[in-house]
Amino acid sequence: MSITRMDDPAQAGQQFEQARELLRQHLRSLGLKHSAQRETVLRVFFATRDHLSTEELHHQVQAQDPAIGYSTIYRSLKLFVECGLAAEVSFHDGVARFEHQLNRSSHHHMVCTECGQSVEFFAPEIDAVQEAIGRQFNYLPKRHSFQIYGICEKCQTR
Amino acid sequence: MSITRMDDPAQAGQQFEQARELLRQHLRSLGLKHSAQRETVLRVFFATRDHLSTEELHHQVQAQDPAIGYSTIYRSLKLFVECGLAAEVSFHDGVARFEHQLNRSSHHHMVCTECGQSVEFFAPEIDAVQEAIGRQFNYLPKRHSFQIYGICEKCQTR
DNA sequence: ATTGCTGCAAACGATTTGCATGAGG
DNA sequence: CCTCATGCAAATCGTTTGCAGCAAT
Repeated sequence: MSITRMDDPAQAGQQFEQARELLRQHLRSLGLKHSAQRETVLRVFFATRDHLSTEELHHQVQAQDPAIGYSTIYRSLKLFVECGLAAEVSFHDGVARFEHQLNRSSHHHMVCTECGQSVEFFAPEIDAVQEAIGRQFNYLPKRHSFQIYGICEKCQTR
Repeated sequence: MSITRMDDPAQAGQQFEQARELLRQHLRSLGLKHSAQRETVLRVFFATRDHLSTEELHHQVQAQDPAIGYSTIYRSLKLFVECGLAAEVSFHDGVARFEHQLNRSSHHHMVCTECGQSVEFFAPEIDAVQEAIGRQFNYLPKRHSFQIYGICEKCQTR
C-alpha cells in the first residue's frame, strides 16, 4: 500500500506538463480558449496536496494572481473534471473537494471526523463489488463513492 | 438479497408505533417536548418510501398539515437522526436524503445517474474492509459511505 | 408558570450566473 | 475582428437561525 503524493517537486512538474497538454487538447476540441488564469489554476492545483476545497484552492491561487476570483476557480475545476484531470470527492462536510486524477488508480479515503485529516487506501475488492452488484440489478455501473469515517490516531488520544 | 420495503401497510404501521415510542423516550431523556407536528412528520416519514429529500418529505407532510413549514421538517429530521430513527444518505445530487433506520441492517445504494432511481444492496465484505483499513492506519472506524453510480436497465434502452 | 416548539422571514454559506469589459485565436 | 473568458455583483439553492407568539409539561 503505497500512496502517491506530491512530495517530489520534479514529479509534480512532470504531472503538470502532462495535465496542461491534456487540458489544451480538451479546450481545442471544444473550440474553447486557453488563458493565463486557467493555467495558473491548473499549476496551483497540481502543485498542492489533494482534497483541496474550492476555498483553499482559491486562497492558494490568489497568492499567484490576486485578481483571480471564485468564478474562475469553479469554472476551471469544472473543466478539469470534464477532461478527467480532476475528480470531485465528498467528505460530507458541506464543501466540495477535488483531487488530481492523472494516472491515479482507483483509491478511496478514510477521513477523521474530528480533525478532517484523511488518508488514502486501495481496496480492489470494491471494484469487484461494483461489477457484481451491477450485474445483479442490470445496472451499467460507472463509478462509486466510498469513504470510511472514524477517529484518527492523534484524535483518539486527545 | 431481499430488500425490506414499506409495501406492507401493517408492517409500516407497526414500525411507526415502535418509532414513536423511541422518539418519545429520546425526547423525555433530553427534557424535550412531544408535539403534534413531530408526530405528523414521523408518521409521514415512516409511511413513505426511503430516500426522501427534505423537499419531498415537506410536500407529503403538507398534505396532512399545510401549516407545517420547512424548519419543522429539518428540525424533526435532525431529531430522528439523533435517536437513530433516520439516517442521512447522500446521492451527491446536492440535496440531503433520509431513510428509515429502524431494524435495518447495514446496506448500500446503487443510484441511476439518469433518472435518480435507486436500489439497495447488501455487501458484507464492505464492513470487513472498514475494519481492516482502520486497523492498518490506526483509525477507530465508525461508519462508511458507499454508493455505486450507473445507468439502470430502463435508462439504458431509452 | 415555565420552557420548549412553531412558523415565518431573514440570514447564511456554497455555488451559479448575467453582464460589461478584456484577452485569445 | 469575432468569440470566448474574466471579475464582479447579484441571484440562487439548500439549509439554519432569531424571534414573537403558541403549546406542552
